Amino acid sequence: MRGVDVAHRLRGEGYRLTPQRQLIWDTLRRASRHLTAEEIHDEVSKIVPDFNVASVYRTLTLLSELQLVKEIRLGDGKGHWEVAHPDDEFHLRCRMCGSVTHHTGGLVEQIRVHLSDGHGFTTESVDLVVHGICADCHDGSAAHEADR
Amino acid sequence: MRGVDVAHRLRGEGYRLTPQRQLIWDTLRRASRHLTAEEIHDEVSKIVPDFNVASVYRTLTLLSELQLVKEIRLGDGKGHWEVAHPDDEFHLRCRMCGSVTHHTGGLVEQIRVHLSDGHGFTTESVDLVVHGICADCHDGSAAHEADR
DNA sequence: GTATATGCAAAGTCTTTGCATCGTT
DNA sequence: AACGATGCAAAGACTTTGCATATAC
Repeated sequence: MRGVDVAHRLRGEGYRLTPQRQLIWDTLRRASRHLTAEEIHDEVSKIVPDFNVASVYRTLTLLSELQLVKEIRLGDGKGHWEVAHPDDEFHLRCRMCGSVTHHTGGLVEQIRVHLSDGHGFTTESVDLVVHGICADCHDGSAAHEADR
Repeated sequence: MRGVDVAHRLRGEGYRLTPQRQLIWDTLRRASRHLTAEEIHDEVSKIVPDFNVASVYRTLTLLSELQLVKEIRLGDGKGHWEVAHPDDEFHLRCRMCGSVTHHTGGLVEQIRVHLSDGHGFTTESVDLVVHGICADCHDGSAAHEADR
């Protein structure tokens, strides 16, 4: 992570580094959230006026083939994108505030080992999104929707 | 699983049991795979000639609100549906043969506990799909890739 | 200079919705 | 008989694709 050199990765595979691609990458790197194609488009459009959504999709597809970015589905019907991170991270989504945070902690590795040892299943990737209520929304708000 | 009485569940909530709804339910109960809306439509159409996909979607939405069925996203852009099962099950998807199997084993419960204890996150639902190679495709020789 | 990327517009998928009619309760 | 459910068609939301032009190398 840290200093991934997109330019080098792209050119190394015979692709070109265009301003649009660089800007999409920069936008994802800077983002604190998981952006949709449209959000990326809006952001880059501030700099490239005629920027087109189709280019966002084409670039995201390319970058994901190079394993530089990753798409996650959060259950709202749209794709959300982030800079690729180690595979043993997953997402916690709070249904109150809508926040999506990363979580690491060996759980994914545990799954991997468990499946391999006991069931001969070789894990390639783990799509794990946990929906629930985050700590903040828990104590911060007695008056929210469900107390259960 | 067990004898869930759709008729009763529906009527109990003020909904009607129509032949279409019953057939959709039966189709899901009998299915060995996770069906798409279109597959359900095709199946029920054998019996109800003018059956419409819109009704499939409307019924699936209703049944999922009643927690009788559940949608899973397997990464192919379509929704796949199954009869609802205990929440601590998840799916293993083989990228060779395309099979999707259920897996139970306390892992989801572990996640739940881990997040609750250490991070104050209350889990409501866990979306977990593990992609990889199943045992069969592993030892059954490497020539499966072409099918699907 | 040449092949790749882009913008634009149109098409594709999957899913949802409006409305008149049908059918369960 | 009443009101929810269905069929049909059209619209929606998100994503992909064809093609002429622009541009990175």
